[in-house]
Amino acid sequence: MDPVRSEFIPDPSSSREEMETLQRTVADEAIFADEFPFDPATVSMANTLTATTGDSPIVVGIDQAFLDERAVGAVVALRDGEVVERASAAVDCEFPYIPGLLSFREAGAIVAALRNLDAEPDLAVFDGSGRIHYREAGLATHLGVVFDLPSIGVAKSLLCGTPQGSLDGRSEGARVAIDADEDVEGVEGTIGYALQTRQYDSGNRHINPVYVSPGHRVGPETATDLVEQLCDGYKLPEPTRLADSHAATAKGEFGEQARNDGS
DNA sequence: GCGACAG
DNA sequence: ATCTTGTCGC
Repeated sequence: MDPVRSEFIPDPSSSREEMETLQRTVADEAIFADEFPFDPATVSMANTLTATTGDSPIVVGIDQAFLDERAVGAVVALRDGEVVERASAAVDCEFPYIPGLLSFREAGAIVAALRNLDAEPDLAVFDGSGRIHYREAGLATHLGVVFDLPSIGVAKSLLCGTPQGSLDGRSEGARVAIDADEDVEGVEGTIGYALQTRQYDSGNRHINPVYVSPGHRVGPETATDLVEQLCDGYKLPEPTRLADSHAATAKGEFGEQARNDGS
């Protein structure tokens, strides 16, 4: 697939001021409410070949891996829990990791990988934040707008915002609203949810929740519902887990390729 | 100056 | 994210 708003593709060579301005522009373009054509109830990991009437939405999981000075973007497309396509791409790293500016480091490889994808996704699940961001323009939001694709951000830790309740030891399925705080520019109210996707039945140790936030064209509640539906016994949703492992194998292949070219 | 900080 | 063995607890 190709970008719809290529003028918004993060440019690693721009100034920090320009980067932040672009993020505010992207946030203005983003829609943090349900505005997509498919029925969210039809998104699942159950590939019940019989129960499904018509076409289920295609969900893509997107993740990254790094190799020396290169970033590897990986995409795995799923329909009813079945992998229908995988794509990847490696590009040179042109920008360091800076909290709040992750898109400028990772977007290049992700855009390249998505360009290599033949399938036409209905929903994208990113590894990182969406609206839970200083300028409401985390990776999931930024790329969701660039491709005008409904998207969701799933992060393993919280960038900003304040949980409206205790997060530790919650039982499976529990969700705690994350509200905007002074770190989030010009916003108030719920910008995402901490979702307990998995929990030990009992014992001393507990599992941390994941932080779900709207990327583009999805509201916080639906985004959380969708992530829950995409989980299958593990802390992270399947699209993310599959993209993660695909990124690892792709990294190995690109590394091997580089090794051959150099000797 | 100190603390916080997606991947 | 990445460098890494064993190990404690589900």
